[in-house]
Amino acid sequence: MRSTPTVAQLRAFVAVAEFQHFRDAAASLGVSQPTLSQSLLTMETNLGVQLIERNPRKVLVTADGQFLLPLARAAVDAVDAFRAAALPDSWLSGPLHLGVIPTIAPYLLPSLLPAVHLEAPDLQLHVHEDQTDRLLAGLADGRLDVAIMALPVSDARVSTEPLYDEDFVLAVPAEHGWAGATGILPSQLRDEELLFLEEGHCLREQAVEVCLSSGVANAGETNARAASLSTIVQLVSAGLGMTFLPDSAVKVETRGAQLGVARFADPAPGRRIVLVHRRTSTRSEEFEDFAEILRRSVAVGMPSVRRA
Amino acid sequence: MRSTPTVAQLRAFVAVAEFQHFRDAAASLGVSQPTLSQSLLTMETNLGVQLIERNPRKVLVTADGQFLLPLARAAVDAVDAFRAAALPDSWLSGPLHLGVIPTIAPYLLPSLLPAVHLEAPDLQLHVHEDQTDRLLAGLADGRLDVAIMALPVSDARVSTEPLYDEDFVLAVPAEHGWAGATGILPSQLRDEELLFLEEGHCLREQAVEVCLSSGVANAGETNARAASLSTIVQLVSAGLGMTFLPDSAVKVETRGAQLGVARFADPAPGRRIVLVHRRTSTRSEEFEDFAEILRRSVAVGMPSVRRA
DNA sequence: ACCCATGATAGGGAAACACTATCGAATGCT
DNA sequence: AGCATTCGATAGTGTTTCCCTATCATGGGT
Repeated sequence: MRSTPTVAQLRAFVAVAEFQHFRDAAASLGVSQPTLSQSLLTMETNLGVQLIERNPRKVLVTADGQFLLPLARAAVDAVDAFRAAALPDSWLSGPLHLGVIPTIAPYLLPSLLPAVHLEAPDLQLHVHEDQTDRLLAGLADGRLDVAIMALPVSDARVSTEPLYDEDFVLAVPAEHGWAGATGILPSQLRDEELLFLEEGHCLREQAVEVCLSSGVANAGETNARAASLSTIVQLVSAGLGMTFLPDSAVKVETRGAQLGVARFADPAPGRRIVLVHRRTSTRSEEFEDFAEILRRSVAVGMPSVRRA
Repeated sequence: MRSTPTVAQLRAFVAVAEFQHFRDAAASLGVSQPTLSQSLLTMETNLGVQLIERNPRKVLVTADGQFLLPLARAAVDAVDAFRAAALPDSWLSGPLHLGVIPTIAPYLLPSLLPAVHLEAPDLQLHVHEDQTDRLLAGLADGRLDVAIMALPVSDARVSTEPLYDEDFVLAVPAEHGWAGATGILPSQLRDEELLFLEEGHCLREQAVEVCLSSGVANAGETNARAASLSTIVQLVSAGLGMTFLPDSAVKVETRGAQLGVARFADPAPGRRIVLVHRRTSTRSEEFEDFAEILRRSVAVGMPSVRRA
């Protein structure tokens, strides 16, 4: 009892005060909401001071909390400064060539780039957008250091670090009966016109797989050959059919488009996104830190996905 | 791996750098030496930097360590500042009346007072030196807040918080054959002239008890009526007999005296020193903090005792 | 009146912690 | 030389803490 606060507890306080929201704050720290609640509560109990006032609809910092917040921030910053100074100078610095598959890049990068700039300012990030097999080739011959792609990755030369999981949803024409629907079963796709990305996109393979394993025949035999999700979404809103979208793309792609969204019944089909690097890389530990930065930026920037 | 350092690890680094000695540093933090070693080693491993150079006979701070030490100190201080500011203002502040029995006070206070001044600067300590029963009376009627004494304490109105354990040793004339001896058995006291403190000192009761339970008859029936250990030590060095000393008194009392010391065989007789306060006190938690300050100051100031 | 969002709570499995006991190396004493 | 001592590292173990998933309670919005 009355023990000194831990760094995690101080971070919890600072984050909650910043976000005024437990769930977001927890995501930004890479922990679950109950863990954050308990960290904060433990510290408040130990110190005998209430720092945060929890109204069921609103979170706000008490007067004591306002007074203590700069001190907590200073403590956290001091610890971080120590860590930053102690890590070798080459840690997360210099050029890093990052590959990203096309069905992730446009939606992930807007939250990813600022986070990397903030947490690893010495990292010069070079982003290469390409399909899975070409990214793996790039890793193999050294043009890339790391890559973000979807499982499955069948290449024994690389190892993977989980980042997040996301569901697939269906993008349908706005006037389609399924717009806004939930609980759709894959087998119901049998009678629908389906559009797919062109060959080579892993998302296409996965969507086709979902269809085939649900008894939907002829999947993927359409003539549409869209090269990007943006293009295919245009086709959908023109009423030519429906398509699979990863959840993380919904927000951007439905913006200003005549588009409806239908959700699958649990367990919804989906995909796991991972960070990949050469198994033999000497920087594996560094890449674990990088993955953690990604996970945290994803947790706040794309709240519809599940942190791995 | 590569996790951020904990406060305990930072404290470990600072303490080792300060003391240049693992054991002392561990004592100052109130942990065991292996615990300290591991804390430091874990942090060094996580950060990938060696902070401390361990030569088997000497401990010194590496160049990296020298550079990082101020940062670590700043981090620890920031956390402590937060804690100090967060605890209620009345915490460990204001007047505190502390009773201490006479066979402890002269040896404990020199290390105790600076430590309290350092760790609880707002505490105005009033020390009352007196015998056990009068201290208990003082606690009961409110003249005292806490007291330091030896077990057993047979008073249901108070509760006790362990501080440390210490052995008894025998102070003998310098020319006595037992000077410097170890492995003495209490039963060997049968043929020796024993001196005791006057009635009312708990140390007297305990010494007599040791003798009686070892079959040494007539113990305590001598005519000497010494009122303090300093006095009795004078009698011993004059060759009038031998006496029991608590281990913590040996260093001071043998200074400049014609005195030899003999140690008992394991398990040596001894006593447990505790902090006592009214069971009904509203400040019990505060006193636990106070006890912890005492334990730490004892661990560095009186290394011959065993922290409880 | 229903539903959704939010934070608190319960319970369990895993990881970290801190202790005791012991070791190996190096020094200093006789 | 030889022996005892001192110091930090290591082994092994039991406990605590941590953090997750699942669920609950409560209040506002529709």
